[in-house]
Amino acid sequence: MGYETYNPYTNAPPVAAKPPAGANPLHGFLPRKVTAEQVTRAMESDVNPFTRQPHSPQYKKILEGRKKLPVFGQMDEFLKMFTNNQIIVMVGETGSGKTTQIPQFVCYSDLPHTKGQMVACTQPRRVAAMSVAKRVADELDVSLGKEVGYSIRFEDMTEPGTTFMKYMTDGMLLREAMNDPDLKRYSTIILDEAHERTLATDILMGLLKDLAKRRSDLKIVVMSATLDAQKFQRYFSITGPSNPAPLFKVPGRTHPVEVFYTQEPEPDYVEAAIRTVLMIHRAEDPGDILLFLTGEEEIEDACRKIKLEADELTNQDPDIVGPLTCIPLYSSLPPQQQQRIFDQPPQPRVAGGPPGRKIVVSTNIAETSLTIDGIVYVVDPGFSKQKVYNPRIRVESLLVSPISKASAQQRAGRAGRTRPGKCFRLYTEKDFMSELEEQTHPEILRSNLANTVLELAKLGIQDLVHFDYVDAPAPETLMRALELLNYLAALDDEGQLTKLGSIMADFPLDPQMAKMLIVSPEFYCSHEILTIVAMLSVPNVWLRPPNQRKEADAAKALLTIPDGDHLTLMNVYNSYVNNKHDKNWCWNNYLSARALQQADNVRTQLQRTMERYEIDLVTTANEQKLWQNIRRTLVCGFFMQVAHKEGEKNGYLTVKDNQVVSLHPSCGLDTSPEWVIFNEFVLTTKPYIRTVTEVKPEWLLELAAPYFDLSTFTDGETKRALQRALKKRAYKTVDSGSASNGRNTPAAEQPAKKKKKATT
DNA sequence: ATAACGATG
Repeated sequence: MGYETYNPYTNAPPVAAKPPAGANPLHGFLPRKVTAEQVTRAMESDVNPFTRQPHSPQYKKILEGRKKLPVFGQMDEFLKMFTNNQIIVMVGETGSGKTTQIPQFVCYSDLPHTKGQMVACTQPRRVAAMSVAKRVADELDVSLGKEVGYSIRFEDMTEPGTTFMKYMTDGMLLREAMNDPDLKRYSTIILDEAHERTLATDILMGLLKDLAKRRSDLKIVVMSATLDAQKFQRYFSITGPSNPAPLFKVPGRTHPVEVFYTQEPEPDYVEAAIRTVLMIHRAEDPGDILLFLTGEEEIEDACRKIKLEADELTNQDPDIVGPLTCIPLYSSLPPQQQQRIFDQPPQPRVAGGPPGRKIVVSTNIAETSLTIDGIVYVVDPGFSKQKVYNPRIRVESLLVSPISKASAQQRAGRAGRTRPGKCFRLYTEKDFMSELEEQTHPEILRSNLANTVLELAKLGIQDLVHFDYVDAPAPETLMRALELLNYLAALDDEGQLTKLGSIMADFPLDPQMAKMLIVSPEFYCSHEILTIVAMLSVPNVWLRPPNQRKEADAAKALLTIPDGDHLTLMNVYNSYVNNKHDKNWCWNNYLSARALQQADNVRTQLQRTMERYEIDLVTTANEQKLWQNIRRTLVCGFFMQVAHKEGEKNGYLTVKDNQVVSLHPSCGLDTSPEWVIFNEFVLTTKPYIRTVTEVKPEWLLELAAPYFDLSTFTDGETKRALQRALKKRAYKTVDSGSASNGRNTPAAEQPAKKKKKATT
C-alpha cells in the first residue's frame, strides 16, 4: 500500500510523498566498498533503502539525534576500515553509540539483504538484545521482528528471509554454531561487550578466529568498552603475528567524575560505606547516591542501618538535612521492587526545606545490567561476590573478593551519566594502583567447564587442550570436565563425541541432567525427570522472609517428601500446576511464582527437544515404584556426586574426593541415610551438600559400574561399605538366578502402566 | 543447625 497523498482538508495540491517508482537509494552501492557519503545520502532519502517504503515522519527526527553521537562523525573512517579488513577491533566508551550505530553502518556496507544473509550482533544479556533491537528497528524505520529482530532463549523475534539485522545473546549464537559450525547465514558477526569476557563470548572468539580462515567472506567486529583492546588486537592478528587486527576507536560522551580515596585502608567496609553515605547526605549538594555492596543480606542490613541513622540526622537538624529513601537492589528481588530504583527522591519535609535524596544500595547488577539515571555520587567499597572454581574438589563457590580496576572504573562512571559526579572509593589510592587486578578474571577461568567442553566437542573441536583460547583454562579444569563426560559416556576413551553426547549437547543443561533425561524412559519416569530437571535449572523456589521464617518452614514441611529433595521439587511443581487457578497459591505457600513460572518455560523447551529426538514421555503408575525409579535415574546422572555417612552424626564424606560435608539445613530428609546423592556442594560457613536424595549402594554398583570400580577406591569406610553391598548383591543374584546388571535386564522396577504421549 | 554476585542456553 502506498501513502495517501491527498488531503481533503486543505486546498494545497497533493504532496508527492511517494517517490518515483524504481527509485533505489542504494543504487550504485558496491557491497563492502560503500562510502560514508553514499550512506549519508541514502539515510537522507525519503525512501527507506531496505524496504523501499517512504520514511515515517519521526524517522528524520531520530536521524538528527543519531548524528550527534560521537560514532556518527567517524562513519567514513569505519567504513574504510571495514572495506579493507576482515577483522576489526573497536573500542567505544559509554555513550559513543557503538551498539546501535556500528551494526547499521555494517548493514549499509554489507547489504546482507541482497545476499539472503544477516548481520549478527551479540550481547551478554537478554534485556540488552531486546531493547537495542527495538531501538535500531525504530532508527531504521522498520517494525521489530521484520528487517531488524532479536533472538534470545524462549523468544525468536526474527522472520526468516526478511530479517537481515539480528541482535542476539552470545549464548544463542553459540547454540547456533553447534548446528551450523560455519555460521553461513551471517555475512558479518559483531561481538559486543567483549570486554565482559562471558563464557559464551570467549568461546565464540576462538571459533570465529578459526572460522575467519575457512570463510574469507565472513567479517568480524569485536567491540569492547575498555582499553584492553590490545589483547584482542593481538589475538586476532590472523594475517601474521606482527599484524595486529586494526583498532577503531570512538570517544565516549559522559560527564567527568571526581574520584576520592581514603587515607587509610578501612577495616570494616560496610561500616565505612554507611558512614560515607551519611556524610554525603549531610554535606554534599543534591543528587542521588549509588552504593555497591556484595549480597542480599548485606544490602538489606545496610539499608536498615542507613535509614535509622538518616532519620535521626533529619530529626536533629531538620533545617539542614533532608529526608532520605534507601532502596535495595539485587537480582532476586521481584521486578516490581526493582522498579523502585526509578522512583523520584522524597519531597522536602516542609516547602523550601532541604531537598530529599534517594540512595540505591546494590549488588554488581547496577555495574552493567541496570542503569539508574540521576546518580551523582557513587560509593565503592571495592568488593563483589565472584564465582570461583576449584577443580580439585570440583566445587564452584561464591567468594567476596576485591574488584578489578576496570570494574572500579565502571562503577565510578555510573556517577557521570547525567551530570558531573563524585566517586568515593573506600580504599587507598596506593591499593588501587598496586593491589587491584587490571581486569576481572574471565569467566572461563572461574567456572566448571563440563558444559563448555561438551559444547566444544559438539562444535567439532578435536583438541580441547590446544584450542586457541583468548585465555586458556587450567588443564586440571579441562581434565575434570573430560573425566565427567567420559564417565557419562558423552565422550569415548579417545575423547570423541559419542552419539549420546551429541544428543546431550543439544539440551540446554548440565551434562548430568541431560544424561538423566535421555535415560529416563528406561526407568519409566521421563515425565518426572523432565520436571525435576526443570526445577533444578531455575533459582531457588523457596521464600523465607526474615520475619516469617516459622510460617515459611511450616509451609515447606507440608510439601516435603522425606525420601529426597528431588522428589520434593517434583511435588512442588505438580502442586503449582494443580493450583494454577489460585493466584495466591505461591504466596500462601511461601514459593517464588517467578521461579516456578520459569521452571514451566524450561520444562516446555526441554520437552520439545525430547520430542525432536523421540525420547518417550512415560511414567509409572505405582507411586512407590515411581519414586524408586526416579531415584535410580538420578544415579545415572549424578553418580559422581554421592556422599557416604561417616564419623559423627550428620557427617558425610563425598565418594572418592573424600570431602567432609554436612547435609544443608534446608534438606528435607527425615533421617540421615547411609548413602545420598546431591545436586550441589556449597561452601558457606562450612561445606554443605544441598538438594539431597537417598540412594542404595546396589544402584551405584549397578548403574555406574565404571565409576564404582572398587579397585579405583582408596581403603576406608566407604570402600568397605561398597564391598559389603557387592557381596550382598552377589548372593541375591545367585538366589534369584539372574544377572543383575546386564543390558537385557529391565532397568526399572516395573514397566509403565500408563504412557503419556508428549504434547506440544 | 542455614541460605542466592551477575549472566547465558
